[in-house]
Amino acid sequence: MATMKDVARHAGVSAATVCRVINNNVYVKPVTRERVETAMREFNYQRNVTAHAMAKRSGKTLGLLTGNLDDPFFSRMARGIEDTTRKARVQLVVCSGGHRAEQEKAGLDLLINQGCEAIVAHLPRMNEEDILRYAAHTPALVVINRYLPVIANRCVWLDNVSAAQAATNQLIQHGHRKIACITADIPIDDRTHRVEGYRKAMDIAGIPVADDWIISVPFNEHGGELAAEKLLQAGLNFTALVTFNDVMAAGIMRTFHYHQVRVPDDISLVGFDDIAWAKYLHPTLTTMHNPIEKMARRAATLALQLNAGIVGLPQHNGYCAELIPRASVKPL
Amino acid sequence: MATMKDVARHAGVSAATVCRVINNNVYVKPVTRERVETAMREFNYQRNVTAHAMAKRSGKTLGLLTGNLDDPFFSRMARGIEDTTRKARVQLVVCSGGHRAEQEKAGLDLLINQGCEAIVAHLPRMNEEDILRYAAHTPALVVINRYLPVIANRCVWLDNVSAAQAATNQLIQHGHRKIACITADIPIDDRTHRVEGYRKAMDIAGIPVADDWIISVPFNEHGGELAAEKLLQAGLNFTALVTFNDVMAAGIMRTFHYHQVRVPDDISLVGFDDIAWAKYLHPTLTTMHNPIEKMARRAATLALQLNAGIVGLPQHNGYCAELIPRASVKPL
DNA sequence: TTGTATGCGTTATCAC
DNA sequence: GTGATAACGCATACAA
Repeated sequence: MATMKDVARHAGVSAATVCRVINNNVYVKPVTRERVETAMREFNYQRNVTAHAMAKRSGKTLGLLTGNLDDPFFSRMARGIEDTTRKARVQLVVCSGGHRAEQEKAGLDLLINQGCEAIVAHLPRMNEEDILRYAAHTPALVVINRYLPVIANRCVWLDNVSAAQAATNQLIQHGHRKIACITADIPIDDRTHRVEGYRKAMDIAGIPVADDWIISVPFNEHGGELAAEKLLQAGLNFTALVTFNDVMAAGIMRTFHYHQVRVPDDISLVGFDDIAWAKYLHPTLTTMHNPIEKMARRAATLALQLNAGIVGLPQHNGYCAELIPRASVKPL
Repeated sequence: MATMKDVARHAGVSAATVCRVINNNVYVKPVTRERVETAMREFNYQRNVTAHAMAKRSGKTLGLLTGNLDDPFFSRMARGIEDTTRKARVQLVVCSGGHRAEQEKAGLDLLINQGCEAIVAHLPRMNEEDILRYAAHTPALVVINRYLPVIANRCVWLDNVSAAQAATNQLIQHGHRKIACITADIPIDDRTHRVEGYRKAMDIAGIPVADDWIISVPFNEHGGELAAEKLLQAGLNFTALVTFNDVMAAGIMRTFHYHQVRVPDDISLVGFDDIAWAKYLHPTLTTMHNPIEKMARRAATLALQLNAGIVGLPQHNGYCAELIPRASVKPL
């Protein structure tokens, strides 16, 4: 790889001049500029990113701490981020937190240590105190999918309460009253808020919620299957379910189908996220559209701006989910 | 961030000694080592990765050029890579090629220019000549999902011919003869080889294949829907279909379902890839399991080894797909 | 308008 | 065993 020195020597100028040509803002005589540019082309000069980062004490990279790349929800998130970074021509460094506090910490440490200044992090498990410490230390850290009042302007989040409330209302409006809430089994804000939304909707409709109406399972396909088994064993005293996400709903549907429980004839179902294949399930899944790709783009842009020192007005980065009615809900 | 100098001053030694302590191979008196280590802890010293890469003229990063992060197949691939890099504690840099030659080039250039030496690239569209040029210039470039004889030891690929043949045979063995092949509409090796496997199986079974038995569409959900529409318009003269991938099969099933064509009663279907949700479709999809996650891990490991100068014996990195029988195929 | 000198944080090569 | 010192490739204040 040719360096600035090579180019400089060949063009009969100093390295400083080559530098000026590259960052074409400073005064440099058109003739010399031409000479340097020719030399650069001849050598196929590419500026060494490492050295550049070294001298500027800052590199052009965005770190993404995701949950798990092999999950339709996080895939869409990653795509949104990658889209933004590719267009901005900044390097995207990825690592995953695996929904475990320790791994989230290790991942964040890795990103920071590797020189990522702009970071978009999905941190469902890390405690608030730790996040704030990281945030204080890393000014261009943006938290996605979680709301922390102290650093609200660096969060991009979904209004989970309203979303879960809307999902539940959809069932209530179709005449359902015995509605169970199938949710996650780990203590994350998403869970808390969505259960809250569910309770709120039920409360307003005057439907009392017994403790065993809330069922906690892992938020993946298998968790859904587990929940369905539990419900079946308990006699299936419900006519409808709101679920934590679509993947879980798919698991539920699979087990129900296996046991000849028909959706939506025997039981209605509302999912969450609107992942790509929600409409390929049978029946197609009524769900809450989660605008995660848009949120991801916003988060990435925000992180990049923060890192560039662009402060701007404190924006509101809260997003709303939207109900997508499909075929998994039926009037009672 | 504290530097080596800070630590050195505080410990009353030179930076060189601190360096020796960090790369704890050289002789250094236990007492001084202790002093340095204490100072490091006090300052919470972290070695600057950029400077390290600069001095060593090589960084610990692996670049991944993927197709499209928001696709179940590539998600699984990304997961395999990320898993390997996280365990090896190397940075993972991602960018996507979007199945366009130009974007693949731009992505690869970006990765190389950003200092990635070890690279795993999915390059379905780039012409062979260009790939070989890149390969010559980047000794730790590994090509995934494509076989190039000249650099076979740096390729990790699937035996697409046998896989498509097995898929087709599954249908033939169930008595089908009028079998269409729904494939991709872009000139990539996967397409060529899978069509070849289809033809081979048909040939051996003595079934002539008319040109219009091979239908080319985009290899996504929409392409599947398009193919189904085409088939329906032509009168659906087939009893079975082999498809290019599961996502496409899902699209086909959706359109068929909409038009009251029953799978597998009216028509049988075999997918390809065995993506996570193949078993959540209705009916569950019979498909070829593509061990892409394992292949991704192999590719990442290989790239890292090549970069570390580990040559090893030339290994055979060809993988085979395996038939997963589910409910979308029925005897004629 | 251009060149010189210095620094960024490490590592490596010498001396001592 | 340990400490100067010179790279690595680029950016930049200061001279000229």
